Amino acid sequence: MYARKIPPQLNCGLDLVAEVLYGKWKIRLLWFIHEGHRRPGELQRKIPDASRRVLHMQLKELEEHELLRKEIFAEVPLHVEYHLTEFGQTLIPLIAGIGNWGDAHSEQLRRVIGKRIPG
Amino acid sequence: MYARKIPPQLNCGLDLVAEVLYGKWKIRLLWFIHEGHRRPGELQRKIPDASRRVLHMQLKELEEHELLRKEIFAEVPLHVEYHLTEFGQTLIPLIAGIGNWGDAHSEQLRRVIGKRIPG
DNA sequence: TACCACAGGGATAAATTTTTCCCTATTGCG
DNA sequence: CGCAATAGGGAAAAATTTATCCCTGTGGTA
Repeated sequence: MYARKIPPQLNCGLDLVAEVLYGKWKIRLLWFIHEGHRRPGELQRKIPDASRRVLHMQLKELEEHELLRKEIFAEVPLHVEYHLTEFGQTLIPLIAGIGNWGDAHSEQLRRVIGKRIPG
Repeated sequence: MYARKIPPQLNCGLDLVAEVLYGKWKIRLLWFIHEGHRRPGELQRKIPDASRRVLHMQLKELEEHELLRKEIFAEVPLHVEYHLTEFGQTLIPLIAGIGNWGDAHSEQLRRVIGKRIPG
């Protein structure tokens, strides 16, 4: 990975959450896994804008942070499944809340985002 | 600012939220402003780890995204206040939820974060 | 005048994250 | 064998974000 030069500050709950969720695709990964898309290849197809590499890295971090559990099926063909841990599950209502907020305000959000990204 | 080379994807609610909240200090800024710390200098003192510059930039983006409203007091001495807009207020319960989750699981979070940041 | 606090921008460097490209390894199939 | 799909890592480049440094400008105060 990349060895941080500036240590993160972990003062409050928000800092701690940021430390485990602040990655471009992490919340989407958790959400799609919660929806039942458990295999890496499947997740790559769900999130085609992300590079394959970074999805692997973020899945690994989520696993190290014990939000996901990795299960390796040494069958033929080999495959891998990620599942939410009990800890990870507790995050789902929050992610659902965020997604719902975004959906509920999508018109307004698209408008204000559009102010900065013309075209 | 920085002109993006890769346009953001705005497919679902989560993408839209990311577009307005994905900045290292944005959630903290919204939270501290909600707590009544409305002036830029005050926010800088609350978040000493952030550079003065980036706080200004993120405040400006939050304002452009209509989550904050900026009020300039042309008094002596000059001062500025940021307030949550009505739209911004609707985000507060979500932020509170995230912070509470972090606080509630802070022991576990510190442990799993510590796995990656020894010392 | 010199210095303080306030708010904030430009230019550039540094840090960090994400992408791109290419490699490993297993097993099945033609 | 050659090639498919599976999962995943190393190295380096590119993109993006954040930090650092120095500047503007106002008005109060010593």
